Amino acid sequence: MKQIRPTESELEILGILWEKGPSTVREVHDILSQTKDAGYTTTLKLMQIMHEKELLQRDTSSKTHVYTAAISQQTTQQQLLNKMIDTVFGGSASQLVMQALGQHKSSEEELDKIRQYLSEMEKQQKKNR
Amino acid sequence: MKQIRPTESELEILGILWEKGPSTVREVHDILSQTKDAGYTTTLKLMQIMHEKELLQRDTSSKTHVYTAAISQQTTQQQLLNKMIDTVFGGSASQLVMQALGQHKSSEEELDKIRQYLSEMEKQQKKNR
DNA sequence: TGGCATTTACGAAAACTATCGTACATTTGA
DNA sequence: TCAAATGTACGATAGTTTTCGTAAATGCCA
Repeated sequence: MKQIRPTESELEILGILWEKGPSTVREVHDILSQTKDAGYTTTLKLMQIMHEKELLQRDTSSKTHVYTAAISQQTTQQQLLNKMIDTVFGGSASQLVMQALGQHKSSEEELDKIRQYLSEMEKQQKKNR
Repeated sequence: MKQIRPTESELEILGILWEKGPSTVREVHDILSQTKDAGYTTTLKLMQIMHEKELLQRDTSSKTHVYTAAISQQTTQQQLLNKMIDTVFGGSASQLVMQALGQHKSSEEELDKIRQYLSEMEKQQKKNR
């Protein structure tokens, strides 16, 4: 599989596009500048480069270009997770899971989802015996 | 809290030191070069810079210096996780957890640990009502 | 002891990332 | 219509990261 290596800034932009869907530079920049301090042309340039790298697609049919994430959130998540598990968690996924549950205090609802998910996995496993 | 931002290469080195404990440049480099293609002096330089940044400590009492990670694995894990949850998982820790459990196929033993962990959290929660 | 192997120190280049100024094009509305 | 506002293109620069060559120091052992 092709390994993608978005930078920190690129991930911020991807995150916005994943959440908001297709957006203009202006829209992305407005959100970005709430937490970050950079000029408009900086965001523009970043997104243009991301387009060259094929991290973003764009529609240039109207004057104001519209950008879309060209790599899926799921795939990106998985690749970053795998790398993180390997380098920072010594290869143990469960170690990562427990660390994640520990601090970032999840809501009761979230914990329920995880329990459901676990018992679902359990069922599958029995079936495959 | 002081935010640390190890680079990708730095994380690889930290990972080795966390696992192996105090090590020489040679030891780190030998492991690193199994998966990566870089010269010995590159690894040396990296570790020297990491020492300047206070990511590593070193013992220079013998000719061959011995390096140790100066930041804890736990703290680093937590900071990287939090950032990742925010930017890549839209703020949802459970989303990350499920994605992690999904692919990186955990052993039955690992899943058990997680279940135990969850029911432990449950108990705590009831207590606090 | 003297020379080889290993290691550190250091500088510099290469590669990549982030930032912005400026020029030019397009749209809009007074 | 035409000036202001908005957008894109593009080059330049500064900063950071990664890479490595070379020189000097140190240790080992034949």
